[in-house]
Amino acid sequence: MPELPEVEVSRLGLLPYLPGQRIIDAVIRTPRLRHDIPAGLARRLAGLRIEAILRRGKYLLFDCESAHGGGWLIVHLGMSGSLRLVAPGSPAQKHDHFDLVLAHTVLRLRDPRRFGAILWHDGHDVERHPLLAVLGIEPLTEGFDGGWLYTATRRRSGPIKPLLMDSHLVVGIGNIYAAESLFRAGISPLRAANRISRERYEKLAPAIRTTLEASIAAGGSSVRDYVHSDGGAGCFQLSCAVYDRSGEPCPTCGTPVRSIRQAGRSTFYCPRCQR
DNA sequence: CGTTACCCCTGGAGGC
DNA sequence: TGCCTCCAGGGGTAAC
Repeated sequence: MPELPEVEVSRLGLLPYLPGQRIIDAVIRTPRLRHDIPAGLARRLAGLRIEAILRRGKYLLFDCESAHGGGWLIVHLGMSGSLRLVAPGSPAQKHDHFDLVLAHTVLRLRDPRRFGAILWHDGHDVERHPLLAVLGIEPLTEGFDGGWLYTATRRRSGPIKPLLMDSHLVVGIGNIYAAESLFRAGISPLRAANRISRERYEKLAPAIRTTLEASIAAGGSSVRDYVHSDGGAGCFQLSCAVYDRSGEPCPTCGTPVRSIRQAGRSTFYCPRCQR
């Protein structure tokens, strides 16, 4: 489920409720997710207060502070994770792995496939956490543009689509938005990254930005007292042009959308519009 | 160093 | 109804 827009929508949904709240406790029902939940995390969290919620790539970062020093609770939703705010004492259901118990509410992580993660980083400089330190550029920041992409791909001879999904280069672009962005830019997912002109990267960067921002805008309106954008309705409120539309007509030219596999993931594209 | 394969895990869909 | 296979929005790690 979550790519950058869904994580950002989760963050925006939590912002009105969590900052300022005191952490009472944490409940760990499943110690082993993508990474082991740090031992002693509940004791470390108790008494801290959530000051802010940030996002880096697909990681949610909860700034937890006290007079005696604090740290960061780091949450990744993996493929199937979601966060909800539930009433204190609300019974946990299947796949509810982690609770952050606050004074007036409980932040609950549900993740059937357990590819998500709950991490902790002591101190203020969360960017130095090993999993965050290696992340690439944020696609919604000013520095991300066609020139940046062009420069960053000069030694990359592999196809552009798996590269767009590489968080060490640029964060937040998952399988859906990689396909949709390339469609919007008219670039074939198979094209070698270092054989795409600067001019075409000048189209791709805004295509990525627009695709992500439109999705955030569409998801942000539907969330209120709980945070979850599951919905199941394919690509959320926005319909996808090519993703998961194998054989259907391209919305631009009518050519059947083609489906292939790249680096173990399915790719959808229009063989006529995308070169 | 760049690129790919594999693996972690559960659940839903579709074939038989 | 059951059983099988395949597929799924991520990403760390090992191997080439």
